[in-house]
Amino acid sequence: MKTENKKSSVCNCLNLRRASLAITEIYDHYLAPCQLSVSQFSILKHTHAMEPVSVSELAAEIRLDRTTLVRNLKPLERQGLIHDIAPPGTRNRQLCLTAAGRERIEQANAYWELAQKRIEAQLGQEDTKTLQALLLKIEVLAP
Amino acid sequence: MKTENKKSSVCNCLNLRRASLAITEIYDHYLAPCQLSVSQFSILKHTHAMEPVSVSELAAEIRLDRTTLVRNLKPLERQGLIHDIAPPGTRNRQLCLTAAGRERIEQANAYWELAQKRIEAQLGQEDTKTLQALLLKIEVLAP
DNA sequence: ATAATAATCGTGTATATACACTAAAATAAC
DNA sequence: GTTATTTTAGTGTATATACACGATTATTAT
Repeated sequence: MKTENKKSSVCNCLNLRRASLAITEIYDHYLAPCQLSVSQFSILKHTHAMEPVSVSELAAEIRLDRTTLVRNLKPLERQGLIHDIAPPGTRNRQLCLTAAGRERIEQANAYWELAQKRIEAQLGQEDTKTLQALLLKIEVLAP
Repeated sequence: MKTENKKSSVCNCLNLRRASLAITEIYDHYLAPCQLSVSQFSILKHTHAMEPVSVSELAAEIRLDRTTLVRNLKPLERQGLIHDIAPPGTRNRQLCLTAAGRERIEQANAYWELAQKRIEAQLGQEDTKTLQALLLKIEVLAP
């Protein structure tokens, strides 16, 4: 990922994928001290905002495939950051943060803000908004 | 991936990742008749343009992690679309398309163009360019 | 020519992603 | 209350992604 002379491809998809990998790399590095990827951080944040929440609801809100989320939850449960308080024998999971999970978010938030500022400093307020609007336009296209 | 009421997150990274997943889904569906993902199509196209090419060169051009590319090449080699013509005992691989690979690109190109047009029809010429420029700005930030 | 250095490549491991499929629970119809 | 339907969840499989590490080839210095 260390090539110079970067230039756009003609492929809109490839350009977006490259930018996504790049920004993910940036956020991941900022969050590394907390041992969280940006994807994991996102799951924690959304869980925090919606708890207790089912897998399906959470997936819909994050806009991840449900089965992807099922796998992504595993490391977070293993680390004791998220747990399920649904009584056994029921189908709806009720995912909640643990105390450790809440602590971790607190720490990670500070690093996340640094990453946010880094990006916005680079793009400027105006371009950041423009980008956001364009990305949403694309997202809406997906089935 | 079928949520309505989509709205932007405050997180620039998440927004980009969502858009990337969405556009990848779109291109993948367009390319499905050719049994290629957009990622695989991209590898084929770049190989075609650079052959014979080493793994490192190719990774740098596509801007994928080299070890990621090593794995991604496997299915394409298995399908007989790409092969390595480097003499045994040497270190530099010389990746080339096979005849089947060239054929496949030809087919896939038509579908890819449909996807391109779909996106550009939705965004318009102007916004497409704007988006491209902003994405490049982000890509350049990565280490 | 040999030793030191650099470039190139692959694997182990872990997470991320999604489609096809199955299974179980919850709800609705009757 | 039982049956039918819908909702919810998980697994098998395959690709995608990248870091840490090791190994081999190529190049450079001496």
